[in-house]
Amino acid sequence: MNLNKYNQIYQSLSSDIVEGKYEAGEILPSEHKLLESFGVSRETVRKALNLLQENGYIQKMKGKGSVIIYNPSMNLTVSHLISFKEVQEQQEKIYTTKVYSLEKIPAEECPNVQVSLNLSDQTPIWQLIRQRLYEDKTHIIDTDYFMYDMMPGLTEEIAAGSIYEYIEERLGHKISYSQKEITFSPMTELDIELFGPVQPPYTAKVKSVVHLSDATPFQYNVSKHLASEFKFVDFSRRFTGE
Amino acid sequence: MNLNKYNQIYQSLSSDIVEGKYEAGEILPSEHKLLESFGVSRETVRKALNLLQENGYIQKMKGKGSVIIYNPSMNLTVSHLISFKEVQEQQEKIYTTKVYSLEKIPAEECPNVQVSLNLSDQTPIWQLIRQRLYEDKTHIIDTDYFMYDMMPGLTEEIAAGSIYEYIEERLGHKISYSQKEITFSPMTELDIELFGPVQPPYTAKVKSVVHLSDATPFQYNVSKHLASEFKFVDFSRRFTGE
DNA sequence: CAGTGGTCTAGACCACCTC
DNA sequence: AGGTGGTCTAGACCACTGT
Repeated sequence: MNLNKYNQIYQSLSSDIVEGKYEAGEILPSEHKLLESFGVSRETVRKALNLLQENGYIQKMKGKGSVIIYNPSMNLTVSHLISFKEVQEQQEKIYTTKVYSLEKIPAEECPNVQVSLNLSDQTPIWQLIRQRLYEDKTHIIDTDYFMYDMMPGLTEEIAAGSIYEYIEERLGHKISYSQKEITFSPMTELDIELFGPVQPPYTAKVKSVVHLSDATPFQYNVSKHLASEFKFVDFSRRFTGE
Repeated sequence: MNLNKYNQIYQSLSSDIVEGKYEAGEILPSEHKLLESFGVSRETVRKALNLLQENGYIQKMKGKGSVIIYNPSMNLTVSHLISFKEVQEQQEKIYTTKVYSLEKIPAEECPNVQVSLNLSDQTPIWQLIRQRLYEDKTHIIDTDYFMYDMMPGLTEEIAAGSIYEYIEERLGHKISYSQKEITFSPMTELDIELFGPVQPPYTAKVKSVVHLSDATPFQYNVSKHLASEFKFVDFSRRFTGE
């Protein structure tokens, strides 16, 4: 997959950087050298370099070149949309996923969800509650809502694995973008039941609405973390233009 | 400023969207129509459209067109690097800034800062602590560290206004990117002194290292918010490529 | 001055969607 | 078939950086 050239160049250069072939502070070969070695036009190299810059690998400087700014110590959760399973693989921490409940309910029971996913009262939706455990202790509680009609074949077994994998590979949908919201909120009774008695009785709550590439909102997710353990890392640029 | 064409087109289209000339769900004119009406080449229009997509205004769809996905209700703090003053202007909430302290100290007194800004022991740095007040109540405590040599003329008056404005307009530096980290932590004694006794005694701590466009780290900032009031909004895409 | 990245163009071919 | 966006090219001119 991803057969286009600039993506291949991006992959190639980003893995070189991650593997340490270039170190922070070094200058990447110039665009001219890169277009020669990859045998492509300049704009194609530039697309790859722009991706590297947007994702925090390099900083381009007019007249000088592209400096590597990637630092292995910076967590690579660059505020991108990745599934829990992917985060886990990056961090090499092994969590267990336990399905607490999977139910089919009418949309009207969750007004927030109904509004965000733009559904009528009686539209059936899945409500899925999962615990993420590390050494038998719950660290994250994930509550998801999906349109039932979009995935009538959902089972507890699938939910225990990667839902994203199921949606993208089995159902062939493309996940595209999301809006997240991070807040700090007091634990509910269910939170206390699943997390156990911890201090402070607060969670870091990450609410997100995930959209497919045709812009339909299809997932409403609430991910609650133990507040004391939560950390969100983000790489951002001042102006996307210029 | 920003004299290039694709930025002008981006500005033009994004303000049209924000002002409601196009509503969520509508389709933007096709690239062909846009290149005619703006009198530019296709790649130039496409650069503007890519900016709109990256910033969460539109979703492009092959074969169909560019759908407006911008929703005025979604907070426009799209995880970009903007100064406190800019956030304030967007939100139309009027905070007062009060300088609590401005001191020149050697870097070794703050090991975290020293490492992040890459300084030797004796390098002098500014330590600036500011309160952001709304109706006489402190809502945010900003602690900043800057290299002293980069801005020897810093005064409390300047610090009470916009430091970014000072750096960009007066000193002519370009602020480029930052790495943020959001955590929730118990209040320190200083926090309690400035925030007063609030429940829960926790803050949302946003730590960031800000870099100039030549990749030098120049600011270390810790922004503490009352946890119960904190909300971070983020727009993100799954793959930056494709 | 030569080398770097930034912008812009005109044209080509492709894949996708709708009619 | 005709319209849409996605990729790619070859070449041009500019602004910035170093020597």
